[in-house]
Amino acid sequence: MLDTVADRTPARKSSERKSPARKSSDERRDDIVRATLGLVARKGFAGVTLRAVATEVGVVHGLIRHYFASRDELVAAAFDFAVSSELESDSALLDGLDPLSALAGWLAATPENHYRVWIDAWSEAARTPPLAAALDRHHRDCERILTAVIERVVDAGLGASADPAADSRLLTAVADGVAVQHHAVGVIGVDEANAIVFGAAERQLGLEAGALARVNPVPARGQWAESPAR
Amino acid sequence: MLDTVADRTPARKSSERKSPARKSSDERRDDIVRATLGLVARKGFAGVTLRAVATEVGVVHGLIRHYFASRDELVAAAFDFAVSSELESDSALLDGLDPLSALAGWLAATPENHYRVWIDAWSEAARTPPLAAALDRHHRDCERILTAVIERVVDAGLGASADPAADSRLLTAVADGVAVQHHAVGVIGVDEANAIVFGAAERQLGLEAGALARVNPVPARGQWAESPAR
DNA sequence: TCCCTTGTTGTCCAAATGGATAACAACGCT
DNA sequence: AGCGTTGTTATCCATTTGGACAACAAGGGA
Repeated sequence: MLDTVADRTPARKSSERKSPARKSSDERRDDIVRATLGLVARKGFAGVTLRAVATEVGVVHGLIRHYFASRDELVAAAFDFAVSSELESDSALLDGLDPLSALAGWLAATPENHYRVWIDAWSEAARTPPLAAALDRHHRDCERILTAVIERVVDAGLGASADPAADSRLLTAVADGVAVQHHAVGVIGVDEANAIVFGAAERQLGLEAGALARVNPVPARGQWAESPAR
Repeated sequence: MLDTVADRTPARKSSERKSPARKSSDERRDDIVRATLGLVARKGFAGVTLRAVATEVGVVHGLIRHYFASRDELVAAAFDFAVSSELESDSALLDGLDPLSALAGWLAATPENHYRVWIDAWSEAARTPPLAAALDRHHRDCERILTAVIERVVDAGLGASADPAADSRLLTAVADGVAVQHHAVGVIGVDEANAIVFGAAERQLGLEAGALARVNPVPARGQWAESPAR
């Protein structure tokens, strides 16, 4: 049991080295984050294992530790990246639309993968402090964006809101709750999910019934995590 | 490595046997389910380990396997027990109240522990089929109960609903979403959580503003999992 | 060209987990 | 009182996981 230390010396033959594939720090870091995100989307946070991520990237699990101090940090970074990029693209998308289309676009059902990540994050955040911090931050971002959209609707004279921020929180709650019923429980379909959220928004902002359902369908938001290989 | 089998024979001195504490099958099974539930409430489904459950019950982890074929089965049984007993007691409680109090009571924020279990279940169900089945079942139960409460409100002439079942789904979504914002994200407090849900219900059912917030406070629902010892 | 930085690998480890099994001891039945 | 049933313990095992570390090699700067 004591002499096993002597065996530690790696027996390496320089001839059988893998293809170097040495990448720049930033590039590799990006690979890792994306691979992690893919794993989260497909298997949930529980599926994020240093080895699983490493396999997906095509490196050894030790390398992950070279970039992220711990698994928790990696998970938080991946969630952060996911939501940041999603919010950024959504926000840009919404700016180019008329107020009602923007509202409908924001409230419409998200692609399958996305909400599963959120649901897993809600659960995991209770045990992963850095994830909880990221979650809090992004939830506030979401609320801010929706508040701005509501204000645009009000400013355009299309609807009314006594307290846009409060209405934003209500509609966010509806959207989240509907997403749970659709994605996690499966008791309602995507059409009914949208109908519920749109109906709540129309009622809350004093829009005429069906106003949101009638707007031009917004371009579908992309999927991350195109299940690379495997 | 081969002769280790010989060592397997347990060296036991009958003098140092623990206190027998032999319980009936049903009683012990109940202990295990309750302990599991406590663990889920305090540490999430991820915290449910055969050894952790065994420690809590005060037995050896092998015994758990004597009662439940696998960890997944245990988890599903615990969730099933939790929600069943909760729905049963809530349902009985609500029957004794006037319609508005019943509605307020159902919609009011749940004790901390309870919703954490639901949130974890939403996440874990994607990977645990028996849990997904239980989740679906109980979500429909909840919808049924809330629908009945809404119908009582309508029948009493206190409010209006074109489609009680649809309104039930909406309010369930609001309650779930608000619970997420309160329990998982922490961006709103319990008072605001209740205000949002009550407001949505009042608006949806045509009640006067504040009608639900004014009703007598319903008796708080109990906590399961009184963190036994530890 | 030498050398230092750093991306990368291979390997080892301790801990935890789900599961399996033999021995054992209460308990109920006849 | 004897005996089979079964609740219960004590181990053992294979596997997985996060982490640690020494060795190595591809660059890049002087």
